[in-house]
Amino acid sequence: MKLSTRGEYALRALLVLGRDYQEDDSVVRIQEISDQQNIPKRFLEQILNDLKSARVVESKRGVAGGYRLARPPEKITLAEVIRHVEGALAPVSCVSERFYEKCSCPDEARCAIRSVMKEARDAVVKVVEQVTVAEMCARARKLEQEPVGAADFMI
Amino acid sequence: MKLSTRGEYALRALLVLGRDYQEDDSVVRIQEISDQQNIPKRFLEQILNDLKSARVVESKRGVAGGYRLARPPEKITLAEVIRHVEGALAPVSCVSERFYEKCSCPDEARCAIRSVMKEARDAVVKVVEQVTVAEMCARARKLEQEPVGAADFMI
DNA sequence: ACAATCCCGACTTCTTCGGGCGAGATTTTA
DNA sequence: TAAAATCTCGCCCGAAGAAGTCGGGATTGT
Repeated sequence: MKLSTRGEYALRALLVLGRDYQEDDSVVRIQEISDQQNIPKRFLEQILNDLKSARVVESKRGVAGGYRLARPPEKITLAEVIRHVEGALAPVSCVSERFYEKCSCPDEARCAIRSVMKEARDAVVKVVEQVTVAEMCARARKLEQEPVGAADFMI
Repeated sequence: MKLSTRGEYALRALLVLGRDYQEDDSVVRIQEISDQQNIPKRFLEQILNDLKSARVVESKRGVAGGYRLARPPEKITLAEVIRHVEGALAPVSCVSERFYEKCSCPDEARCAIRSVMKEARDAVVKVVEQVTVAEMCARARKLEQEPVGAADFMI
């Protein structure tokens, strides 16, 4: 039930890009992201490239190059991102909408485990499909303003 | 965000044991479970042993030996089982209650990703903590009674 | 031209997953 | 008491994936 490091890094990178997002085509250097979020640069490169193929970010090459969101942050959901870098959100693939695979149980339509897992899937999908990069950035801003201890109460 | 084969097998085995559960100490042979659920016997052995150490099942040795639930099926939640065989339910360990690990982000209390992941965690925990083995068996019985196609509407 | 930056694929290293195997302990039954 | 069925325990294994690393190439601004 876990997010890989890769997935976490992807979200962290998008948090940075979301914060710096502007309508003009200003970009953020990969080094900058790597520094801010403490992510191995070479690894981050791969991840951003991957996000590029999903049209979540876009890049500019050359000396003043870097990355930026390919769309406004309100238009990028965490579900989309996680699905692309991690695959299915469902705990078992036989309840996944876009990564469906038949499982080995004798009768899928009457599998009780499947019915529970479907609920679990829906629960998590509901969360990550609702939250956009913009929302995540808003939370970050809010959390930064608060005094240190206070944050724990609202999580 | 996925359950391993191991975890799925564990649930499937408990489904069988739950269905056959009686107050007296009747047991189910491992071979029986393996056949019903189509799980490699040797592998299932490991898994049941593991569940035994969690006091979810208990065993009887010898010629009329086998496994049974260590408690009534209403007293075993899926959360407990999954936590034992898979580890944390949380998508990142920094939001896990019982498998907490510090993550690499600079300020955990103010991490926006963390706050989202916490919501996701709570959502899935709510599901699997509510559902017991008994409930799962009840669903199985219900699904078995229904006509084939109908099941999909209620999932 | 040159330096900074992204681009891309191959490679490595480590761990985990999904099992298999053999030998031993325990219990029932003939 | 011997045999047979069953669980017990630990070691081993191959394949796959995770988390990076690396080298070199392509672009672009100055």
